[in-house]
Amino acid sequence: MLNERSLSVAPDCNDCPIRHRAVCARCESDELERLEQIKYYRKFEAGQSIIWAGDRMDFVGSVVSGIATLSQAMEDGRTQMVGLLLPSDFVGRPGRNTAAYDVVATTDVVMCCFRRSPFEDLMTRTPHIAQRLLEMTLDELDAAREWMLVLGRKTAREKIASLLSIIARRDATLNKRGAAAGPIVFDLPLTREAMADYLGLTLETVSRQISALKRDGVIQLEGKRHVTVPDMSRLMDEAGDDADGGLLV
Amino acid sequence: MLNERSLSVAPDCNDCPIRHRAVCARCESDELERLEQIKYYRKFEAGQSIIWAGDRMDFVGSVVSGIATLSQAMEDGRTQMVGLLLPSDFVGRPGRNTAAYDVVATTDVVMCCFRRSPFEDLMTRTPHIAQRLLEMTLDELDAAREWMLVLGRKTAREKIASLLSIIARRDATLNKRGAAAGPIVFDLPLTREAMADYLGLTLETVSRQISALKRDGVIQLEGKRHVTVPDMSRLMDEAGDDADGGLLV
DNA sequence: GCCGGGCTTTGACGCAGATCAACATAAGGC
DNA sequence: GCCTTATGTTGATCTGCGTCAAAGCCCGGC
Repeated sequence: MLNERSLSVAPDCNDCPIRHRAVCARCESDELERLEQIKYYRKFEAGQSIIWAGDRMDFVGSVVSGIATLSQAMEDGRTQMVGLLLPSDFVGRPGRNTAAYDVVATTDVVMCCFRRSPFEDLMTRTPHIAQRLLEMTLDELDAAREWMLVLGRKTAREKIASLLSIIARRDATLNKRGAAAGPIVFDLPLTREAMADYLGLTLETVSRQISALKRDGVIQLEGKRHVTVPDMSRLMDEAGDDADGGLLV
Repeated sequence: MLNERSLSVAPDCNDCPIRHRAVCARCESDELERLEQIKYYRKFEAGQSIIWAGDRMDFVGSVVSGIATLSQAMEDGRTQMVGLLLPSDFVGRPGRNTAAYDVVATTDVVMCCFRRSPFEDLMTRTPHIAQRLLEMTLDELDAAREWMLVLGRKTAREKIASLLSIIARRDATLNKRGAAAGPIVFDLPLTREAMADYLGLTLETVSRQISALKRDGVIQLEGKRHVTVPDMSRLMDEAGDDADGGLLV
């Protein structure tokens, strides 16, 4: 049986994150085979809508590369982002056939998809898939609740610092860099408007607060998107989090 | 095999909501039996803390009666509620041994608990339990995301109307009343301060907005807590939701 | 080169909701 | 009865962020 530690020895597992990261890290090889038979890839361009809320949704899948956002809108246009999909994140809900949120590709995106009903069949037959999905969903729930604190109780400056912390952290884990001491460097994958939608702010406020953090030396900016964080603990301080405690995104 | 429709014919299933509402509506009877063997009840008084964030957490369970809240706090005291636990709601996370949030009994509460490790063992052996928990967790995730829109983008008045809608709706389903036309009546289970913590407001603003909704005839108040909603669709209008669309709490 | 359209920054001003403060009401305890 | 404490209401004032507006930057097309 495979487990997360032994993945590197399963050579043909590397082209599809679904298998080893998202869904079935612990599946028997014949289960992997069945997953393999129903999977397919889809590509989306930056800015393209992947799913509209309310649409019929006949697949589930996970992000292979690129970044997508998950958001909901009120009739008058107010928009709140409710999730940020990075590589290995899962989209779709077994047992529901319409999408609850808009999913938009922020950069070029490749997704690994499974038609929903065969996937559901497979899930009922292979307990590990349901357990892995449960684990992932609980992580997402924790992340959502962390965001509720950000949205409900933090100031604009703290919100921006929180977002930067999270992006820095996720970027570090994606690139396999540990919690290296010293400056942290990354590119913002979102426009000011997308950040505003994530944080419940306006794009003007986002811009002003980023300028303020730059002026105060908390971050350095090169161009509009390239960020250097000279002192990560300073940034987390600005975010209002206890130093080690955890943003779980 | 039992299913949700056949529960009423399983006479000894009625004293523990875990079995038929929360965890294992579709379990074989011997699985029910094993759940039965590891379950126990705990009672809490109104105002009492059930769990502190960071505590060791050696059980999972579900609310049998009463109302509890799930919240997180910053060091400076700012508090955000991230969940409202009504009867049949599940608490605890298989696979994690410390609590992530404070859980507080708002009214007197009875919980049905299972020690964590035997519950986890049972879960790996009985796929339906993991699948049922996945379903419940996905519902909670939807509710959390719905709440992110409320926190991030709604005005104080809309926030209050949203909360009242949700309480009215959950109260109706708990009491098996359908979507009866005509006035809806319920008691607020939360103090003004708890509502403020739920909505990311101050208690003064909560009080003022409730007074405003009363002045404008959207609700009627008897005492501080007893609410009558003469026209539910008017209330949902005030909440800024499309009439049928869904607050999923 | 010039032009046009995203994206971003910055300024001026106004308002929704926070803050500070006083008072009202109701429930226990004695 | 009175006093205390928890809870809720209302008013006056302050402020952080939204709104409106103008201009800068950068890239891609022609």
